[in-house]
Amino acid sequence: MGLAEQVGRRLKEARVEQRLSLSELARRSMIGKGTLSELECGRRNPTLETLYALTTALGVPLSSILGPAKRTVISGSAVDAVLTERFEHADAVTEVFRIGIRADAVQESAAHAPGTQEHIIVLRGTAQVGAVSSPHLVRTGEHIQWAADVPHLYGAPSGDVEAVLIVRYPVVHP
Amino acid sequence: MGLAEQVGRRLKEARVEQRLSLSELARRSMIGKGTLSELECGRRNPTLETLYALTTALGVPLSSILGPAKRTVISGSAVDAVLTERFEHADAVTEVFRIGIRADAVQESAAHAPGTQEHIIVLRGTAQVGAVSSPHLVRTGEHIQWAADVPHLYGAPSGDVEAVLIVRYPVVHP
DNA sequence: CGGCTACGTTCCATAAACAGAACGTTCTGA
DNA sequence: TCAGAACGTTCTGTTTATGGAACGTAGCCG
Repeated sequence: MGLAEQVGRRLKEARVEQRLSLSELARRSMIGKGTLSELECGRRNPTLETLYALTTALGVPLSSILGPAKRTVISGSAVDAVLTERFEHADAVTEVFRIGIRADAVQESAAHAPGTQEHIIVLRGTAQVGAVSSPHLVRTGEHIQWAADVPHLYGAPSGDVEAVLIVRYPVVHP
Repeated sequence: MGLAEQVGRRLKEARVEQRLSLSELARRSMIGKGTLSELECGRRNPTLETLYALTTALGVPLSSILGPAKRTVISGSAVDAVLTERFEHADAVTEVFRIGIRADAVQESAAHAPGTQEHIIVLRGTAQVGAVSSPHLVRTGEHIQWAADVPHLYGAPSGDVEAVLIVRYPVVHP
């Protein structure tokens, strides 16, 4: 599907979601309704100005109709991770991941930099995580924290798991 | 500054950052170099197709030249919170916030829906959080979890605090 | 110096995006 | 059953974004 078609579809979705008629949105955004009609069908290649007028009238960010933002995805044998946020401080970096662990799978991770700590908050299912030598079970809504500068693992012994994983590691200063 | 000017400036920044000449980028993206020249000066109102060709040739996401994405910001007397992620499951909603707590300030929060749990992982400073009746100190890199269906507070008794706050509340089914 | 190349800007004809009018359809109330 | 309104699509003339050519400038080597 072409880019114009995707944008048109998302525009229409956003409009319908707000129970606005095509004519009403055209009025509010000061866009010709013929223009809007063809836009929603993906038959036009809109200008930035037009898109801005429409998204402003809809009260949604411009980026929301341009498709999902590109994200860093890390896939392993058992774990899929999406980096959702990254913070840098004077002496440490914190990365927040949204992760999924496949049912009945276990994935080992090598030791990270000295001082690295990981946190997990389980959103769904029961995870088995922590140092290889002493993993723990973490149930829905629970949290666990462990030192990740030794080999550790992520497992889902009883059904798919979704969780938030937070990795925090010290910065080495030159 | 107009939208076209902002986009033009960001386009040029991205191009210069990659040590590309205007002519070279025009070749790679199959865009007329006159077009690109005027775009970078903010003297044109580009079409979606043109923007896409340019950002693809630059290897940057389309959204990166359209300005920072709008974010939900919640500001209180002591706490600023930015919603960075939101997950909906069958029976619970999870919201991930990036929060800052101002030094020597304390903010109380009313009780949330029954069953609501909050987690904090402190990235910098020392926070004082938890139920009003029994707040705890949480140092850099530490985590705490508490039931947020009673009045609770967020404080920074010794310097500014930055943290990740995760709020998890049950969904009521109709 | 003089040819050569690459750069960024300006000019131009064309294609297309635009606003608004005209149109056909559906619904509603008198 | 008909008048009126609102809807989404199609049509039309105008505006403008586009690619490419022409242009002026700055380096670079013989």
